[in-house]
Amino acid sequence: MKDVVSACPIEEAMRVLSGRWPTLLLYYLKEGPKRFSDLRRDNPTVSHRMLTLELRKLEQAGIVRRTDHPGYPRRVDYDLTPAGRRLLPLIDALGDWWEETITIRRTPQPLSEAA
Amino acid sequence: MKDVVSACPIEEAMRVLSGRWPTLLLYYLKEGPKRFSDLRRDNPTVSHRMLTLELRKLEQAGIVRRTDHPGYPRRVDYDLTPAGRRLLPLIDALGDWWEETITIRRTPQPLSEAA
DNA sequence: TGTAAATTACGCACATTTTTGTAACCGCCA
DNA sequence: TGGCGGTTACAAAAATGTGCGTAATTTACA
Repeated sequence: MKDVVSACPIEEAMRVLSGRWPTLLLYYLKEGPKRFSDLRRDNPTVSHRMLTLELRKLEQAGIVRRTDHPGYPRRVDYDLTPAGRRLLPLIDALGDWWEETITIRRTPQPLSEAA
Repeated sequence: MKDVVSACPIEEAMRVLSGRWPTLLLYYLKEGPKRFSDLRRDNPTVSHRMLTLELRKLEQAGIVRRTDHPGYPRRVDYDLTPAGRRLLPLIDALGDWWEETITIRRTPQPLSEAA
């Protein structure tokens, strides 16, 4: 991800949210604070490296907050910041939109204008 | 992009919208039908190849409609399907969300819960 | 009384995979 | 000849996975 400076907020937002993991992590963090290993269990196909990288990215973007509790067994948890929580409805809306378009694709019908 | 089958609509939607170009193309197509060369002019940094690939992807996803008008100077144009148009407000909302979080980051303030 | 193992959340180096760019070529038309 | 809208082969760059190492502390065990 090149550090291209852009004036376009959509482009900036997509730089953070693009890819397979960011929205999925947000989705799981919706349930409340989670530990690193919880998130790996939630999504078994993410590698530990990717998970740290993505979490750092989300942290830097102000979407996720990382808390490192000192002590044993080591314990770090991640939860959504207010900004992250404000993002949730948008992500859900995206899911709804997709389901809608899928349904339409499955239902033979002329593509009519609904301007 | 591996052809992973997923039950999650958010993941599916992001498979189409991830990356630098999809949302930008949607943004420019908002203005109405555009030709290939128009889109290249709108966004001078997209390569010829990427533009075709991304347009094909959006077409397959049912977001963009390609129309090849036969005749004199060749003319192909792309415009949003109804599904694509339904996506526009979500993309705008994403831009707004980003501007909001940026503003917050610029305004020193305690991270308070706004559950 | 040691000491080795297990746990958690990583970091690092290296390898592989995927994405993207470059440049050349094509058919169509004027 | 030149522009439009591509495609294809090849190369560069970026993303992602793999496996090993680490710190701190408790437990297991001999």
